[in-house]
Amino acid sequence: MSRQPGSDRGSGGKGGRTRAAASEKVEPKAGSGKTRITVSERLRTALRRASGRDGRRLRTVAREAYGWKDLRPGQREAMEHLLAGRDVLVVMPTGSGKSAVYQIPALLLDGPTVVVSPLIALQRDQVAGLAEADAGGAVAVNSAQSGGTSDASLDQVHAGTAEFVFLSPEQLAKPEVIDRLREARPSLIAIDEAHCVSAWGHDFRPDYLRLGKAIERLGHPPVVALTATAAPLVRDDILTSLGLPDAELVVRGFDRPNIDLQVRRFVGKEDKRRALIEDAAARPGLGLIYVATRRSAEEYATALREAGRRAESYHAGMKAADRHRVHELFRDGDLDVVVATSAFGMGIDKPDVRYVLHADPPDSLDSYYQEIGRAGRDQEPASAVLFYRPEDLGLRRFFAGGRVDEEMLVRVATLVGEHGGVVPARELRDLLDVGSSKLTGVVNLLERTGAVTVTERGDLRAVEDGPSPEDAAARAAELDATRRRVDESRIDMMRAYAETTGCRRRTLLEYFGEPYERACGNCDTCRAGTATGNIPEEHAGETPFAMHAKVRHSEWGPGVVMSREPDRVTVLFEEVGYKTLSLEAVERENLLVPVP
DNA sequence: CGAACCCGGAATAATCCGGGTTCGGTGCTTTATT
Repeated sequence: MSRQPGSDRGSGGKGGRTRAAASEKVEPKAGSGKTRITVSERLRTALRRASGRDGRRLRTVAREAYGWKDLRPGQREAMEHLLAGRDVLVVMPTGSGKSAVYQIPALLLDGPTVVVSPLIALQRDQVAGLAEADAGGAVAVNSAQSGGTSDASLDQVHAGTAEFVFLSPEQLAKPEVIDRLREARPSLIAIDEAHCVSAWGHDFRPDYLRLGKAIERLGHPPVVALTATAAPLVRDDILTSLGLPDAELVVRGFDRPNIDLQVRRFVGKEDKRRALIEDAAARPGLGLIYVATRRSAEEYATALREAGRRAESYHAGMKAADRHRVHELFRDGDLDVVVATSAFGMGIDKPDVRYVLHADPPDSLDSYYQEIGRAGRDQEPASAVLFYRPEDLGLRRFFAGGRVDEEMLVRVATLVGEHGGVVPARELRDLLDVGSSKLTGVVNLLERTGAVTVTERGDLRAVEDGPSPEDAAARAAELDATRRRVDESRIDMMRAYAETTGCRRRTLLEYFGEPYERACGNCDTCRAGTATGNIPEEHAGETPFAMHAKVRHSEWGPGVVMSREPDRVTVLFEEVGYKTLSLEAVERENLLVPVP
C-alpha cells in the first residue's frame, strides 16, 4: 500500500521526467533560431527545403519528426483542411493514425496545440509518446499533478518550449487556464475521443458541452475533433455542441471485414451465463468480455479462472493500482481474457485481440461498434459475439431514463433571476448544496432555453427579457425529454441489430450512414441464409425513398432515411431518434413525405 | 427495467413462495487527513 501511487506522486514524477527529456533534447538546438516551435534544426532545415506544397511539408514532418513513412488518404485530406484554416471532424478507426492528423499540422502552424483528452491516463500516454518524437515537447495540465507542475506546464506553453498541451474539458472550464492558454495564442485545437462530447456531456461530464465556449475564447483556431466511432446523429451532436457548423467531415474505413459477427439468443439467464463461459474458455488467443455491471465482471472473471483461463476483471470500482496492473498484464500478453464494464477500452490499441464477447448489450450500436472494434486490429480473423436476452436491455433503459432534476432547474432559474446581477457559481453551489457537475448540467440546459448566460468567469447571469423561471424549467425539461427519447431509440437500434434476420454487418454499417445494400457473408445470419440483403433488382425502382433522403413524418417531424429493406425503412428523426416503419403502413397512411 | 436480496409466513424440519425494497455505468475535481 505504501507504493499506492497516490496518483499525485506517480504522475507528477512521470510528467516531470517527460518534460525534462523533451527540453534536454530540444533546447540546445532551439537556442540558435527564433522559431517558436522548439523542434530540431534538422527538421527545420528539411522543412525549408519542402516549402511550397502542403503535401510535401506534411510528408516531411511525418518522416522527420515522427518517423512515419507515408500518409493515408484520410489523414492527408484532414491535415490539408486544417492547414487551410478549416475545422474538421475525423471519424477513423483506432490504429489508423488519427493522432497524426493533429500532430503533423501542429508543427507547421505557428503556435501551440491544445489537445482535449478525456482521461488522465490517456494524457499521460500521449505526452510520453510525443516526448520520443522531434515534435517540440508536450505537457499536461490536470489534477493528478501538483498545482505547481500544472503552472510550469502552462509556462512552457506560453514560452513556446512545449508545442502540445493536453487537458481535460474540466480544466478548460477554469477561467485562469483559458486566460493563460489564450495568451499563448494556440494555432490548433484537437478534441480527442470526441464521441465523449455526445456520450458524456449531457449528464456525466457536462463540461464537455462547454467546449464550444472554450474554443471561442481561445480565438477559434482550426479545430479537429477525432473519434473512431460516430453515427450521423452523434456527428451532428458533436459539431453542434462544439460550435463547428461548417466543419469538413472526413470518414474512413468503417467496415472491419475481418470481424465475424454473431448473436446468440437466450431465454434463461443461467443458460446464457453457462454458454458464455463455455465459449470463452474454449477460445484460443486474447479476448475481451463486456458486461453491464461491476459485479458480473467479477463473477465471470472468477468463473473463467476456475475454467483454467488467465482472466481478470476490470471496472471503475477497482483500486487504481489494480486497474493499472490489469492494463499491464493485458498489454504484455500475460492474460487470456479481461472481463470489463465499459470502463475498459479507451486508448487500447492491442492488435491481437481475437474476440470480443458481450454478456450484455451496450446502450447503442455506437458503443457496440466501439467495443468490438478492439478486436482484430491486426487484420487477422476475429469474432464479435453478442450473448443476447431482450430483458438485458432493461438496465440500459433504466440508465437512459435518468431525468434532470426539475426542482433544481426551477430553483437555479429563480435564484439567478431574482438576483439581477452576476451570481458566482461557487455561491450557488454552496447555497443549493449541489456538486459542480450537477450544477453545470442544469446550467447547460437553462442556457439553451435562453434564461441564463454564463460569463467568462464561469458565473451566471439572468438574460434580460428571457423566459420566466417556470417557463425556462419547463422548456429545459422538454429538451431533456427529447434527449431521452433519442437515447431510447438508440437502444431500440441495438435491439434491432440483435434481433434482425438480415445481414448484421449491413445493419451496423447502415446505422453509421454507409449504404451497404448486400449481404456480407461473414456473419451468422448470412451463414444461416436468412440475410438476403439486397432489395431485389426488380423492386429497386419501387422503393419510394432513397438512401439518406430527407423526409417528414406527420407526427415525428423531419428525418433522414438510414436504411431500406424490401418491406420497411428506418428513419433518423431529429426529435424522436430512430424509427423503423413498415412500407405498407407508410403507403397506406401516407406517413412520410419527401422533403425537397 | 429487471435482478438480487431480505423478510415473514406457510408448511413441516430445511425449503419455498410472495411481496417489498434496493441497486445498477462511465471520470474529472478538490480538499482534508495520514
